[in-house]
Amino acid sequence: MAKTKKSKAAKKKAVTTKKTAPVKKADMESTVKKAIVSIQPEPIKAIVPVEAMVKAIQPVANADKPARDISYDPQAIEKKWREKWEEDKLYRSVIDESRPKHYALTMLPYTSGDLHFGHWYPMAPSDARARFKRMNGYNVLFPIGFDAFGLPAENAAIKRGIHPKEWTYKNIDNMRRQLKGMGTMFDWEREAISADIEYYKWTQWFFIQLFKHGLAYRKMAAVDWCPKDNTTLAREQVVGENRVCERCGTPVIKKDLEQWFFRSTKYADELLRFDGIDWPERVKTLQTNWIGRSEGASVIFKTEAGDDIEIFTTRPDTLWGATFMVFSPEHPLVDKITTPEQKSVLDEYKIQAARESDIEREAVGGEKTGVFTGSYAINPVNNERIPIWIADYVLMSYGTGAIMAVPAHDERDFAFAKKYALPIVEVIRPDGGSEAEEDDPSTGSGQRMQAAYIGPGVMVNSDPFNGTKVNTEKGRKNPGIAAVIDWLEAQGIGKESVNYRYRDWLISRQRYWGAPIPMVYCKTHGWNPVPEDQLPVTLPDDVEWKPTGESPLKLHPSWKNATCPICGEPAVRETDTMDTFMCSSWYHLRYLSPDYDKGPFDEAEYNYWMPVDTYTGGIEHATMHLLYTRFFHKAMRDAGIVEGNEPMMQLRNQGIILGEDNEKMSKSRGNVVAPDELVAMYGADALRAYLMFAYRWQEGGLWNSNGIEGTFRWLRRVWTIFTESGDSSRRIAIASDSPATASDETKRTLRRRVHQTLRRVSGDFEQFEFNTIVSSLMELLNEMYKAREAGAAGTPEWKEATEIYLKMLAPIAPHIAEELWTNQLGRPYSVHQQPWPKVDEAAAKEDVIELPVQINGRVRDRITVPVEASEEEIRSAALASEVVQKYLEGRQPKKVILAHRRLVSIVV
RNA sequence: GCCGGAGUGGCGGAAUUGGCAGACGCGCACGACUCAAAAUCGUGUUCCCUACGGGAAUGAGGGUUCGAUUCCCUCCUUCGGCACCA
Repeated sequence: MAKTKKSKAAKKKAVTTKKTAPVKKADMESTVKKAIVSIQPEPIKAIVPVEAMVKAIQPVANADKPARDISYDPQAIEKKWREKWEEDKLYRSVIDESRPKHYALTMLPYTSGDLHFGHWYPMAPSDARARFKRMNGYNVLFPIGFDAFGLPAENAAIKRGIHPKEWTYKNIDNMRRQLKGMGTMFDWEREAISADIEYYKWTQWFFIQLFKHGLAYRKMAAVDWCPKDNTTLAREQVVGENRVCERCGTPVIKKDLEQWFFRSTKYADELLRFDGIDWPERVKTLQTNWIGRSEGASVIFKTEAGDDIEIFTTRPDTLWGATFMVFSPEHPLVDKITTPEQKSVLDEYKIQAARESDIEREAVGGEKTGVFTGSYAINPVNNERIPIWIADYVLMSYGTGAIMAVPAHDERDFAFAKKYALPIVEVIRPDGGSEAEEDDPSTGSGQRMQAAYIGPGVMVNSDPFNGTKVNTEKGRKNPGIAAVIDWLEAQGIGKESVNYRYRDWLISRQRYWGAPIPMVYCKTHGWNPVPEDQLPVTLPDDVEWKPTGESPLKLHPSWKNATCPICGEPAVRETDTMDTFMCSSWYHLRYLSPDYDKGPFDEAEYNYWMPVDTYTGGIEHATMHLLYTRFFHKAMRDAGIVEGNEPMMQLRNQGIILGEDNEKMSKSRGNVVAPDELVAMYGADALRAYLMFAYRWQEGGLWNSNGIEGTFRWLRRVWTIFTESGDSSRRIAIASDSPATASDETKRTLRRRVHQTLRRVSGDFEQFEFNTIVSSLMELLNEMYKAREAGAAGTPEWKEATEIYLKMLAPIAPHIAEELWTNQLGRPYSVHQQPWPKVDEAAAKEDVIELPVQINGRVRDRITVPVEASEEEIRSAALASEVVQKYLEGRQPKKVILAHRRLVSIVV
């Protein structure tokens, strides 16, 4: 596709260069394209002077008709109005008990340097919707800030040799300017930056609250380590089947380290419930799968020496079929139970398993390997003596690190048993299966089984449960499993149990650019939090922040020296910093009162604004930020700091805008389109409208720079109809005393279209259907051109149409709407403070309805009847139609169906 | 393998949730204006045929229905997530 376009453009270019045209559009286009698509490490600069490009695409006022002022110059009006709005504090949000509040939140940007479509695409429609809500009488809070700590800032700073702080704050200045250029209604007085001392002081304070409530703890564990970024990562930040670092794509390795964790798993069950919140099913599913709840039972097996071996199983109904046990190579009992003659084989296997990365393990193609320990366990349900093996398909990180193996009814155990010739005992027989069928490979038992059977059936070889029916339900919903669990509990050898894939949140980072963890270690008193009145623990500027593999703060000569808050003796600070996702777990609270210094937020502001009513942002955060912030809120609720069970009531995710090459936009791929260039050419209004119009917002898609011409033309046509309304110039748009030449029918139709559009647009804003909002407004404009042609200009209906039109346009294209409202219509400033118009249902109603008439499922004719026509009248009108009579050929119709007064269907 | 999105003209997409498939826009073609170009305005634009008429078509095939892009079944493609989870 790209190829074809290129060659077309090249052809065009060849043609135009032959002639000596003063303005060569093809030339200009290709130059611009080059400018915005090429690989540019620095913020992209225009190759062609911006003014020249803008002039080139502006319609030049025709010298013959000086009265016609049709030059829509977005650059001029956009800048003018933004300055005016800022000066007037038009978007300042303050508590107002007399109005309902609406907290609209869009995910805060990371301070990566440039605002790109990844920012515009969610923000522009979110801004439009926030404006819509405001016009609908809500006191809207729509704040913005910056996620300023973290690895990317530090890595970029290292690459450029400047301090992360300097790099970050420079980027913030640039991004703030760009954000303002979008024409958003952000309340800049509520801006919050996570790297500000006043901000991270409270991030640290929250850490201490978590610690005090037993939700922050330090433990030695095998953790994920990114060898490129030189830091540990949370489980959520290791992605993909190759288990790579979420930030840099490097495969992670396991390291045994003592780290700080948040006890997020305590909330696993509550995080699975989404009661009372309106979140997309997709996000709920992702989070549910991530938490990975499994119901089953824990059962205590014993070694022959009498040690307990706890295992977890989702299939306690198959306990009688456990013919061996498998331990993870790292299981603590392994050394103890290994017999002397097996020791050397086992040690070798363990070393090999430890050396192999997860990828290499998988590369074997699922082939299972293992080694016999030489020891045996006793199966508590039937006292069978069964061998204990170790194998790396059993993970220490899930369950107890030991499993009972039931080869007859588990595929992995089956493969393992076949490979090492271990016994296979059938304990679930398929419905209808019998002894006689035992030779049938699919239902037979013993070594004749060809595959594990995992379907429903009847328990066999399982005294005292023989004959018990088992289905495929999980947990207690399965009667067979429920019966076995009850029995296990009565026998005292097991109990109902639940396991999760979800892990506690590892928050230590061995990096400089983050909020220091406010903990101090004393030889006598261990780890204690820095007293709250001594916060913040300030991040020092004079640190060798370049990577060494050690935490940079550790290398500072004096920073880590502290005193123990208990005894006052010398102690050392924690030198790790916090995961930046901790900073972003509470930013929506800092927006409430960014300058407040008596706490993380002002309670009065909290009580008025929280919870967040509408949250918009990317789905890529489903199992990271969106899960962290829910955990954080619930933990702080239990600490008595916040209220309610959920922080964000409604969530909507936009899709991703990919580069023209179907790849995610990134500088390294060279497929980044810079919004600044398009703003310079078409204005922020056209770009906002284009981003709303071009895609289903939830889906996203491939970027296409050409399409913006369409929304730009639309806005220019809007401009034209408001500024050029015939002989009597601009007054005609609002005048009601001009001679109205339009027929009643024209005026009636105009009003109908206006109110129908208003109804549609209002509903679509609520539903986040942004593309049809713009298309409806385009359609209405086309109708207005027709109405003007028919002499509607100057009528009261025209006046109403123009006013409603600009109000509907205001959230989408705020600048042009303001200019036309205030300066062309001469209506009171500002259009953004106008109430949203009300639908006049009577006006929106149709006088007549046109119904298609189907004969045997095919549309053959259309009839027009008055809206108030009875069903009987519609039927006879349909049958009276000449076309219908022709098709009937004198026969009587079998059936005449009138569907919702929308269609007549005749069956012959 | 499991879970979840999505498949509609050359392209982005619409279709009041079972009722006229292709709104709106891009692109393209032709026309008007122009010495000419750009811009603008107008007309046309799913495909096929023997063309003022008729037929086919919403990833493929089947089903329910007077009627299916929409509901059900079986596949296919594609995107995302999880994955030796016991």
